[in-house]
Amino acid sequence: MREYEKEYRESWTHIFEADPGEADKFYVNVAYPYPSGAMHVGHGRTYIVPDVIARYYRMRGKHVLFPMAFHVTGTPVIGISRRIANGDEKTISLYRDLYRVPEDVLEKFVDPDEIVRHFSREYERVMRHCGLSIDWRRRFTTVYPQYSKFIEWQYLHLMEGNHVVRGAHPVKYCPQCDNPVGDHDLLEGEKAEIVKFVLIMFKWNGFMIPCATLRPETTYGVTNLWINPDVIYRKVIVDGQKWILSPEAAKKIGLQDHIVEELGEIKGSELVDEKVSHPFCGEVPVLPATFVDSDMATGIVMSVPAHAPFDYIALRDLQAEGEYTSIEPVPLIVVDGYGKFPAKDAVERSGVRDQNDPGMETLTQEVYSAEFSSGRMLPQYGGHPVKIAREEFSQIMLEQHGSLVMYEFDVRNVVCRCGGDVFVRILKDQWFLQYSDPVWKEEVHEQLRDIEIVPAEVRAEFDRTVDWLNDWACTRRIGLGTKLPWDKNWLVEPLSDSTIYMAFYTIAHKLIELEAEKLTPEVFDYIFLGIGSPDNLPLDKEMVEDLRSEFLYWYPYDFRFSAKDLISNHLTFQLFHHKAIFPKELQPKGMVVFGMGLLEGAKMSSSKGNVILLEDAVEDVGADTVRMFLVGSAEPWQDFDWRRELVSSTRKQIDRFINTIEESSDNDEEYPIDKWLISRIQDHIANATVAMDSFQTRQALQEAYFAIESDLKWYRKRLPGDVRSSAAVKRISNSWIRLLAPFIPFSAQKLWEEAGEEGSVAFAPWPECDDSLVNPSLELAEELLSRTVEDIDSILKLIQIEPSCLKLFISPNWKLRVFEMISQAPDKGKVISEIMKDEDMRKRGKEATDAAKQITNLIHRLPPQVVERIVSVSIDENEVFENAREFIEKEFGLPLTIVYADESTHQKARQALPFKPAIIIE
RNA sequence: GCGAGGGUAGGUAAGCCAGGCCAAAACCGGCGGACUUAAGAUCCGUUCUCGCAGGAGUCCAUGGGUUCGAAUCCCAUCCCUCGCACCA
Repeated sequence: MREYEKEYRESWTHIFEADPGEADKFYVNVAYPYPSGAMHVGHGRTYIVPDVIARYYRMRGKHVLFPMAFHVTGTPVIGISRRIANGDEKTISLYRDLYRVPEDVLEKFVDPDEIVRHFSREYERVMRHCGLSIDWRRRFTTVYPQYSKFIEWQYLHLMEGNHVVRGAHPVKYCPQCDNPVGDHDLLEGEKAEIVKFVLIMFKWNGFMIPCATLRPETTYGVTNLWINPDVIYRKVIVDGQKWILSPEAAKKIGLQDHIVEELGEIKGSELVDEKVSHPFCGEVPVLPATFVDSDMATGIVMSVPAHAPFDYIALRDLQAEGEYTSIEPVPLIVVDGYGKFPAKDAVERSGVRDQNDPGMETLTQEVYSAEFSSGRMLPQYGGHPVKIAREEFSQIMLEQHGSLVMYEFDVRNVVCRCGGDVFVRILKDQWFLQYSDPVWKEEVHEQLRDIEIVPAEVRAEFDRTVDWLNDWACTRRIGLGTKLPWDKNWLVEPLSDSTIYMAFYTIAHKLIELEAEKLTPEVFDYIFLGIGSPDNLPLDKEMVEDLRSEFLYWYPYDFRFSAKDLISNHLTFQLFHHKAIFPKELQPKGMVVFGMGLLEGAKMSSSKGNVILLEDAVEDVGADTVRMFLVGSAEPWQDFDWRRELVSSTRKQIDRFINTIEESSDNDEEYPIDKWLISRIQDHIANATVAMDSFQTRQALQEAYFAIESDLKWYRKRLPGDVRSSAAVKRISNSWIRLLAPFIPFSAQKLWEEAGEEGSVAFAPWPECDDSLVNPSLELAEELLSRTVEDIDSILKLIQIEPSCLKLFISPNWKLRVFEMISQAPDKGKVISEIMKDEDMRKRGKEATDAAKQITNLIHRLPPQVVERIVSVSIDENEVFENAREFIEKEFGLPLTIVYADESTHQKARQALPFKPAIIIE
């Protein structure tokens, strides 16, 4: 941390507060943080990149709005506070040791509000340390009553537009907590997915025996059922119908919107050898099998030995003992690479021995996916591909054969943090945002076409996400949040309440001063949509008009920034919501998507402790260093890697910049090479500007810092003796400081003041390229000189004689004409014969054709801009070297002779080409 | 598995869309040197191989192909990152 950083951040408390004005606006915003822990450097980049952009546009003369708020709705902090209250060591250590929360504050964390209050304060403090140019007056959290009013207004409109519908929804649910649980609440089975089974109903003795399957299309091939003889099954009444289920299944079905009454018990073994029936397969026996898990689905399984390896092997084992030998697999599906009975082939090929072999799972997967992707039903079963038949059969079973749906996890052992088992439960009356609506989707697709997306490659991902999104359950029973206005039993789900808050920011500082009760839907209708009249609202007319005009000044936003992991939810959601609420002219204009962060090559993760806290980094190397590293080591959309070594070298680079500027301050010597330096700077300004316009912060820094530094290196080489600085350096300093101001605002401000400039460099104009200072012939001359110096260098390195003199042979004029002809020829293949049509050339004979070949080669090696310049700008090579005579002689410690090649008879002289003099060292 | 993106010299990374500017920018690291009592900082040189003349050879995940010419275009394979939902 540098002293002046502390000083400036105090004086920046209010200067970035933004109000509407005459100038054009530029509105950037970023996905607000959920403040449940300390920020690490990965978070830092998320906010620093938009800050650099905000600062850039401010210098471009825009009124820039860069607001910040805190997302606190949802359940995570509730879970955290509960865990802290319960004395959970892992959580306490995370907060005490990694986030370094003081003991007395930590004690208060049993109240979830305290957690967000503490960390949102910390966030603001650290963000200020980083020099973020945020208008903090607009800060709010998502539980402010005024914000809730805004959410209510939004949802009333969504309801009105038929974007919210009601339905049933399967969720992960913990009976012990009596609540739905998210993945982060799980102790085990974090990746568990809810799978939808179809229950095939077999009749037995007045009971239904439901078998759960993912493959209803195989029902024709059922040869028997499997039951675990050791399990005591339940006789139950489900929705008035008698069923047999495993005890676990009875409980599960009860959670899935069915009424289950106990009737009695029946041991699995009692059902063995009983006959059951289904219209698709007729009467089949129930057989015993140990692989049947009573905790999987219904605990009774239908057997399709032709297509299921488990079934095949279990049947084979029984038949090996001479039992049930009359049962034969019934094939239904043909699939490439397998014979009549795919399950049989797979088992025999793999060599698994019995049904308890661990290889059975993968074998099952193999057969299932082969049949699903390329299998086809036999003609007597419809002949459709399995992909299609599965849907058809499922439909028929559910509609005509009494089948029901049962949800189950794809893995065993899903356990809640409380220690209780988690089940699938159907939540009724759940509200959904109908993202599945094809009309809405199409509108979003259309809108997406007008949005600038950076980088362009992620556009495809957005379009995919729009297509892929299904209805989103947008209400919750628990957590912090806003009550659904028409159904107060529900809270708006946390991602669903954060979709158009960028509009709220535009007037947040004014709204949070008002009484929430006065923010009726009519008030918001007028402010945001211009609907209705400003008269007769709960607020003064002038106030409402003022809010409306400020909103319209800022909106729509210009760019929203976020990490790429939010594409598949938040960033796409907000497009849907903007489309549903706002008119065409207020739709988002652009989005910038970030890459992720690594730490010394490994993934950054708070829970693994593999993080550098942002505050520590700032304290350690200074805010400017952190900023410059985070935006300069990779482009925003690339992953960045925080490496200590690189970070500390960044600090040195800033030091070097400061030194250069400071040592130029009292210098007013002038030199011939000055014009070159000043000319070059124009180019870097132009390039840096282009890079910034396309959010390439890394490229911009390459131009604004490293390219200038490398020019300075050459410039200094061209200054006499030990001179390091000059009036020209002082002159470019002013631009250079401003070029770097968005990146390293603290150091830039310090240098700005030292240079005697008034006010804040943050509001100084961004440098502009002055074309009148660009001097192409001088740049070309220096290019020629430096290339020649390089050539001389490499020759000196190779030769072993002690050099005593240096001769340069200047290419004759006719070769330059050849150069011009070749460089402008549309067809390089024919150019030589074209050249030889020239009288003057023809008389030179072989010398001319040789030169043409060499020149063609040379042109290929030179950068096109240089070739273009050589042709368009004429420089006198003799004069260039004559002017640099002193420099060259000093550089190599050799006397220099300059000769026109055509005046020499030296063998080498003939090698002289335009822009490549022949060199002799003797 | 599915969807999206990516693999370039010791590391980060530019170049790829619009094929010859490419042995391939820039930064970091390594090595050598200058300065210094020393270290750091700074500066100079060097960092694929070969070469006593500015050059040549091999190279851009792997294997094929297109082309006079491929890091760049096409196909296949392998590997990595992100997302796959009710969670911020």
